[in-house]
Amino acid sequence: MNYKLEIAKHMAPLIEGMEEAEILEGIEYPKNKEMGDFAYPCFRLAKTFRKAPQIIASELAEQLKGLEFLESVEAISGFLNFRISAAHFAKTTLEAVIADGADYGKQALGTEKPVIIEYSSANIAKPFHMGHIRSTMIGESLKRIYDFLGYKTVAINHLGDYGTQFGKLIVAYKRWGDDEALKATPIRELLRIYVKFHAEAETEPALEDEARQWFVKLEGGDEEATRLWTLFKEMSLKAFGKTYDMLGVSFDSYAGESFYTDKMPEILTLLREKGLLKKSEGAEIVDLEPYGMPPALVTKSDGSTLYLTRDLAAAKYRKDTYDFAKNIYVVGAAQRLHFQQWFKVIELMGYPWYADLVHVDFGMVSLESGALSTRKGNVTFLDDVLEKAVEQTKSIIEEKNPNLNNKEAVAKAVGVGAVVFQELYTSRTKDYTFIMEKTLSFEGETGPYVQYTHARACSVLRKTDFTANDATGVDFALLSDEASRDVVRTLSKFSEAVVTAHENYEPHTVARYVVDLAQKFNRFYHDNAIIVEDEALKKARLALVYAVKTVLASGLNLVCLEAPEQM
RNA sequence: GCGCUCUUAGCUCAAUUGGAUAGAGUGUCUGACUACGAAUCAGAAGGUUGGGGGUUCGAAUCCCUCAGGGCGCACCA
Repeated sequence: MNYKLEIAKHMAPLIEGMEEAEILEGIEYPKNKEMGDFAYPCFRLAKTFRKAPQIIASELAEQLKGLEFLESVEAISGFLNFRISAAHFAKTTLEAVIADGADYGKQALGTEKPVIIEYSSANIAKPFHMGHIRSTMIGESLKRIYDFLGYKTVAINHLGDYGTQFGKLIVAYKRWGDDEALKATPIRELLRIYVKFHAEAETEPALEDEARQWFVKLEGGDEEATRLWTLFKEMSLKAFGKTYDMLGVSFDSYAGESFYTDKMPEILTLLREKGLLKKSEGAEIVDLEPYGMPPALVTKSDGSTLYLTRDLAAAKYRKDTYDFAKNIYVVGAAQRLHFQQWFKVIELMGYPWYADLVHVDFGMVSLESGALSTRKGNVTFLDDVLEKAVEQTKSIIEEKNPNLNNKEAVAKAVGVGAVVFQELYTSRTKDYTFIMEKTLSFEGETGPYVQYTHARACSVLRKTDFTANDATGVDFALLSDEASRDVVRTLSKFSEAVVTAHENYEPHTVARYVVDLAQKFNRFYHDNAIIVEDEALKKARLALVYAVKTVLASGLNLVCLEAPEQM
């Protein structure tokens, strides 16, 4: 039962000139649980009632008394505090979770049109480092969250498989490439020559020109250039695939920058027809000065296109192909201006769907040794971090649970989970510093903590052979102790946490939620013996454990973590 | 220089989007395994929410200002 809605329903007739929806909006969770389960601040009513909030609260409390689902309703310093009857709360919440199982909390908010989520957008020939995992995981989690809420999603990996950098790679490969190394460790070898290119170009600037020429050749369909580019791309995709599998990430489309090369002339024609293009210093721009932004550069003076041009073409193509309701770009905050610029260009082109383009930005990741830089070699590779985390998990398993079956799979789920969870646990807009020791610590607010809680709940259920079918004739009044109430209250908030996450494009709302639920449950677990003589009590508590296990698994899945039953 | 953004406990972060006594984890100290899993739990200590001003019933949250960090500002992506 949605208690907020129930409360709003009963309050609406008592407040003149206020719709149920508006009241609903105002209902919140008290900061302190001693204040009750729900609260309504009456300060905003003072004007219409022309009375002091404290008096309004007391009068409303008097009128709302006696609702069957309420244990009490009190007026405290201008707040209206509702306390739900423990048995009622437990019954409606647990029954819903147990009946719905993995579907608990799902909603049908989605529209007919799909939501496109572009994320990860790996650069060919460059290995993933810790700076790349954020887009990947935020995007994957958003995809799962949107799916959960009934949206149709299209996950796109907008590969960075085009541009001058490939000219650089070709030059570097022709000069310093080692075919043996390329076969053995393709990405590392490509990185080596890429780094070498930049080092050499410091003293030999002519290399840059050579690279640009090779890119022009590539755009012109030159055979050798195309052959090398294809080779680099294939090797890279193979390596990325392994990492994505590790992370549990998948895409519906890998249409990257190169995919849009032949779609560029169309967008340029459109821009010209609308009279938006201007020549400036040999390049073609869209003047954005009236909007307080630097000009958007659409073609270079040598006639070739840019990142921004490809983004315009891609957006147009996607609108024509998918007719999206929303197109979400999970890309770092460093590119904020870039997105503002080309969103504005789309608007100027007269497309109303400019309003459906969303840049979901996130803060920079740096290392203790400074900014991450592939070129400068100051990097921590994602694969190395994942490997270390899995190793660490293995040794913990050897120590604590050496008889565990399928250790390998569990170590992967937990180790990778620790890394992924850390990415999604803080709000995305803040910069952060990656610290290896912190990532490898599995205590406290971590993925493994939640997974452990889940595994422990599974363990109790296994020992008692409790399944959803056993949850009949439960006496929910037996769950009125404070710890049980806390668990029930938290369970009831699950759907809201997911909805908030999708509204704000913030997976961390869900990550925080699962930790919160795990904490409440661990408290309950500690305070109450579950497998007890008293059959009724045992059944009630097992129903609670079952519900927690179910929601933890769902929540973990939404933040891209597996939920092993043993670990 | 201009624009965007961030600053909360020693450290890493929350705070229901303007609500009640600002909460967690970690670290430090103390306690709980012959127990349904101690990757756990309980307790203590830790705060002028970067400084100052304003808006109002109420500000970590909105506005102004100053300081400090990060990012961006035409042929890279």
